[in-house]
Amino acid sequence: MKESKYVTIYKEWKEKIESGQIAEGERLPTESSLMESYQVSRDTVRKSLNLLEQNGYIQRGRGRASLVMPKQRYTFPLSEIASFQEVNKLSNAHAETEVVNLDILQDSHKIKKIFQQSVNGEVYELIRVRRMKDEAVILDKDYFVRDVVPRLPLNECKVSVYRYLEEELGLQISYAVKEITVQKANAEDYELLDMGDYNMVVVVKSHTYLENNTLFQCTESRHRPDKFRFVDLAKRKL
Amino acid sequence: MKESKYVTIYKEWKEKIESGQIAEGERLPTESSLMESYQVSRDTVRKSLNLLEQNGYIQRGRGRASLVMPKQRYTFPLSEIASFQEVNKLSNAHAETEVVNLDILQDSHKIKKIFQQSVNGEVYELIRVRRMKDEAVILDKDYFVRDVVPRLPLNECKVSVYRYLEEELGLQISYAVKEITVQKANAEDYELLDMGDYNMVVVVKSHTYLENNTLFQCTESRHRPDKFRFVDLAKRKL
DNA sequence: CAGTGGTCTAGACCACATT
DNA sequence: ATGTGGTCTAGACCACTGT
Repeated sequence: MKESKYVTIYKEWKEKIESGQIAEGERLPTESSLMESYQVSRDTVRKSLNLLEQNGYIQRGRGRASLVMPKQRYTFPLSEIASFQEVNKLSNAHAETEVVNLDILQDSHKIKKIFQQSVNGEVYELIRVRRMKDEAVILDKDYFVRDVVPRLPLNECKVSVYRYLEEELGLQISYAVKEITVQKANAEDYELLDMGDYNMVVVVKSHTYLENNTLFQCTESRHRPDKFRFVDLAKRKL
Repeated sequence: MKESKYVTIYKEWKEKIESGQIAEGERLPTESSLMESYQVSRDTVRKSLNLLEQNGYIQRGRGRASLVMPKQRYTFPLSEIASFQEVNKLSNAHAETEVVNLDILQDSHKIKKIFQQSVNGEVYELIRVRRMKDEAVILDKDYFVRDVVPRLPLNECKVSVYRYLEEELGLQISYAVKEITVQKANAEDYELLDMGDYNMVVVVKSHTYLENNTLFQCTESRHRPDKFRFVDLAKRKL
């Protein structure tokens, strides 16, 4: 499946903006000049600009060329489906991952409780601890449906599970529903994390769905409060 | 300025989905039948469907009609620019608002510190406490640039400031940048909120911008941890 | 005023889902 | 095989921005 023209154009300008080739506050070329340079129709150009706008890179308006937004406004560590590796890259913080446990769960009652809905077959349980500067600050508990992920090599868990799922298994991840709450730390948190003085954790629960709308993963990510930060760009809803 | 056709169609179907006239898991009419019933071009129909998809109401895919998503996935209490009143309505919880203080700040140094950037002129400072079931659980500190909001009637603060800004002043709110962190509670939190056993608060800081890209408001919303919940729909980024 | 983006139309081809 | 949505094109009119 070839990449669409408008995605190509989008990526090109996204890159230019991210790399700072176009300073914030600068204007993009007009739609007509973009049509000219790429030899495409206006609709195609506008689709690219739509993507740039939706992802917070530019702001558009009648009668004026698109404006490049300040960088801060499009670096969302968590509002997209981002794995720890990606967040890590953005924050420049050296971090390490330790696999605590990799197991297979068969008790359908227990599985249903974790996923908060019934799931066919077995699931992998992957528990990992994330370390920053030698402090254990994040506890990740991932659960994968084995009907979709039949094998989960241990060495892939140490790097990026998402990379393995998308590139090796060819899974098309579509969207995830995430919920953030703050809870009292439990025994497991105290055992596996360096909690220091803190007695609470930030809990990010997420359910991840494929293109064909099937639930295939859920995650519970428990953060020490000082190591948690979420940035979001909220647009006025129609 | 008349409302566009595609926005009208979008709102109509959004309403149908929210009210449950179309059950989750059901399919929408096909694009061609929508063109037929509204007597519009395909592009117009597709713009409406784009909006529905972006806001998490439907899921689309090649070769099949759009699918209505489960309700849970589009009730985001905080991922849009939602005022307390709107969130309140969704959560069915009876809540009250008490205005603690309404003041005008003139010290440009102090203002700059609050906004984290320089701002022209004076700003309103509005401090409110939100009560649920007679417990003070949220502390809201709003700051409005007086160049944009010259007057801020006290009685409007008790209801919805956003309603006043949009309907009375005709301001076009465009987007907001929000940041969520968890911090130790300070003296003010203990004084104004019923903190109970808790010693931390969830801090939501947001900067709100108008259509013309000017910063006109910033807010610091401090929540007791048990009364904080954030739900988000994350799409795979291109 | 000219230029720009916002909306709308009509028609075309393709890839994929369903049957 | 048919129908569906995904992409692309070409042309049109209007509302707003900037000068």
